[in-house]
Amino acid sequence: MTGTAVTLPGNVKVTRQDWLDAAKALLVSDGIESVKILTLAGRMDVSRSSFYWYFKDRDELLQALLDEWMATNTRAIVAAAGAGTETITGAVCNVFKSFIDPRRFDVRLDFAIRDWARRAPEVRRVLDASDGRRIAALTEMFARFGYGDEESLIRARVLYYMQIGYNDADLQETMAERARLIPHYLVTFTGQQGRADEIEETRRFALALEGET
Amino acid sequence: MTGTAVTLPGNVKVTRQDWLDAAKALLVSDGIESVKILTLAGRMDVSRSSFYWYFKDRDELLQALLDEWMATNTRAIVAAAGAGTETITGAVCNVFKSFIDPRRFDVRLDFAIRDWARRAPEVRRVLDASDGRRIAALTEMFARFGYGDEESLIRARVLYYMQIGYNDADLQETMAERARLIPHYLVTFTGQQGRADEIEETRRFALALEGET
DNA sequence: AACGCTCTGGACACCTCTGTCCAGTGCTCT
DNA sequence: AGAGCACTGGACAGAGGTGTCCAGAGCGTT
Repeated sequence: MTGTAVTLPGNVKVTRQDWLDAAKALLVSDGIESVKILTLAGRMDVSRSSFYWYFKDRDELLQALLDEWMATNTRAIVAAAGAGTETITGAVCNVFKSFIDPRRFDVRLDFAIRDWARRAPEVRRVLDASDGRRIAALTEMFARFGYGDEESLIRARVLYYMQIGYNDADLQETMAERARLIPHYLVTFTGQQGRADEIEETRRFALALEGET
Repeated sequence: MTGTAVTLPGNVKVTRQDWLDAAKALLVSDGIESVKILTLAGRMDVSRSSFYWYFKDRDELLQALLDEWMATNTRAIVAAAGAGTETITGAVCNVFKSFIDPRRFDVRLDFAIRDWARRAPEVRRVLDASDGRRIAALTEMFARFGYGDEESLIRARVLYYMQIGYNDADLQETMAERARLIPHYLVTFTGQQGRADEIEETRRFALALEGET
């Protein structure tokens, strides 16, 4: 897929990173239980036993996958929640934007990890920690705009868990439809009307994204 | 587990329903991919091949499981959304109560089905239909209290998907904690303060439930 | 040009799960 | 008492996955 094949020294056909990339792709598209050494080897047209040169066993591969996710997953959303804005609705718009922007946040990977966590307690622990950091950032965001501590927590939860439930449901909504509904979401999440300029800016952002995909 | 063993005619050790019950228990606790004929047979202390007397193959068992769920899953929530109340906050309280009451709604089963749907397109279709009916009932609930069509839809989604995301996160909150936060949830979901009597009644209901478990 | 190092492929052993075949068991009914 | 029915257990075949062993294949170095 990437330019690995160009020229590798000696007899080498794939690198450790190639195994990781292929595993990640498979995790995202088919779930953790489909990440099989046999399948990966087949996709890369390499013998299965080559895998064991780079990894002790399947578990080591999965652990590496999890490590990679941990290093990058929470940044975007915490950054968005912390970004300075004039209004709470503008702040929620920022969070929304970070959720739909694939360059900043890989929803599908995040989702695949969430799925994996359901079956693997150690993954569950890592995910819970990430969720905690995200919810904390969102709670702090609401608090910054004058919501009480408890109300901030609840609004953070509603905002965040609703996003997860929405992804889980996998509605086949167009971006245009989603963008059109922004004002209603803002009212529900914050209890306030969004400013026209914020809404319009967010709408444009969403529609521009769709063009690229 | 149940009283099956009492006395069955002839050589019979288990019934078709026993297989189904055991399968359901395993589905709920360990996920669909753990529903293995081998495991079920082991648990019931019966030979594996006996299974094939009652079912053509594993798929038939899973289909039966899905049918059972379909027949009962959506009733409680649609009923709660449709129940007559004086206020929208009271209506949301009803929905909340139906969500936490295991006698009316089996969250864990619902969740297991949702999990299963991620890997099985035909299950996905069934689930989508159920979700659609539930969201429609909730949308209608908000509309009944004067919310606009689009706002009703969004509030229904936020209420429903937040619930799913919340379950997914599997916070280890006590019922007391959940009950304490009810007023904040009501404000966020409806934009209105809940009435003291509604809140108190719901709180009592929640705490009583915990006692039974 | 020969050696060594890194990496690969193929064979092998083993495990888990599915589904089939068939002989056999023990009530029930006549 | 004997036959029939409803159900069960054990043996077998086979698919698909994991991990190990080891004989190589080719560059890079000397």
